[in-house]
Amino acid sequence: MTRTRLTAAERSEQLIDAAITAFAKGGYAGTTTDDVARLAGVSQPYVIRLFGSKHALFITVITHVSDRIQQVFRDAAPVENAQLADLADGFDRLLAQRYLLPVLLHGFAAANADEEIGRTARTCYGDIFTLVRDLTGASAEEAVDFISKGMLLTVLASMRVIGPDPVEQTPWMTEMISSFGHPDHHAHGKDPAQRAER
Amino acid sequence: MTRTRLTAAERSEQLIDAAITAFAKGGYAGTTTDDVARLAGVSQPYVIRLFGSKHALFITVITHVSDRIQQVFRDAAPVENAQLADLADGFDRLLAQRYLLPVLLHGFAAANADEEIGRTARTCYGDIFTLVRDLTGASAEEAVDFISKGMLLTVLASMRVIGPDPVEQTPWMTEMISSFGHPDHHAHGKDPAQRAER
DNA sequence: CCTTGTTGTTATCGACTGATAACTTCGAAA
DNA sequence: TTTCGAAGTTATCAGTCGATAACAACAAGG
Repeated sequence: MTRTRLTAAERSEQLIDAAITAFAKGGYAGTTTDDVARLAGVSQPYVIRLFGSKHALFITVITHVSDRIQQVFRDAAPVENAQLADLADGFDRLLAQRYLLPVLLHGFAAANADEEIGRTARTCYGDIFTLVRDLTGASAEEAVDFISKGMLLTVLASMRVIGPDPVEQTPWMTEMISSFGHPDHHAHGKDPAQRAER
Repeated sequence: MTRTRLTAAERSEQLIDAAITAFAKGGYAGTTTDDVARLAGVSQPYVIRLFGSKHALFITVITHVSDRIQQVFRDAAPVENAQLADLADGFDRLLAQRYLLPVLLHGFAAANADEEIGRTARTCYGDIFTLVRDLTGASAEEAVDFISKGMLLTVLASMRVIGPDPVEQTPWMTEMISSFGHPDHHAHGKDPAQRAER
């Protein structure tokens, strides 16, 4: 019997992973608790029992995703007073995880509809911004520029312009992608080097 | 009698405005056709009859919003070969319209769930990016930087960090907001040579 | 006045969904 | 082996939603 019982903590963890996948696709309103349950191989009422409600599950997922993103940035800044360029490598790792950034985007978008989701989303966003500043000692302007680029990447990932299994590229996509990774030094002309992904 | 009959075209236009408001809050899945109908003061089945389906209405709304955004940018660029700084004023006008940018964000987020919505969202995004380049003659890097900032503003607007009726400001919000509006001219700043390069 | 096309409504349905309740099964300790 | 708390399921419901169908009301031309 491969089917073993897990503790509530283990099952919750597994359900959160399933929920990240599900919510990344459908968002809060567009995902059913049964979607999550099926992904994890349990029954739908059990999801409700472990998290109380779909709403509480979503809040948990958003917070969890934010924590994982912050951890990626910490790992990407090995030394004190790291540079923003070091953190930029973290984005590659975030994009490699197909569902992390899209689920966060859904959290931002859903902030409109629900006050508690809104508070959670704002807190997560502030935490990430603050972490970037603390890790690098970058100025507010530089950090905002960094976060802006991250936001663009997040949207592009949600639209599958970049990331695993992307759509067929159109001219503006290749142009936009190729001009990434040149944050400041566009002094030395155009350099169509293969900087598409790591 | 304030209640007058409208032509199908007029009613559709009015319904699109209502749908922008409704979809901006709930997104595609989180908004009912009855929400839209009530906002416009008509019955729910009539919405379906005019647009065919909720899905078709959403596609129409996204496209319409993209057109309006492009028009704002065109109006903000009075002369040929305008500068990006000119277009930046357009963002203020976009933010003043409480629902335009959030509804577009919902379109991007929903691109994951539906193939046709995805295609529409990508097309709209490419059109806006291309328009910015055409209006200003900016390099790809500059345009990407501009669009990135716009994406950040869109998310901040969705979370009501900026825009009409914002939430109570926390330190990271004020810091982030105050460091906007310095897109290029940080040459006369404190440490122009201390910039990290990739 | 009456006919006719368009605008708009009411009635209704089938499918879906989150949540509750009650029941069952496992596994480890006693 | 028996016990018992935790893990997990089936059954079910009350509310919701998009869509269809049938009907009604209005306005304008003949």
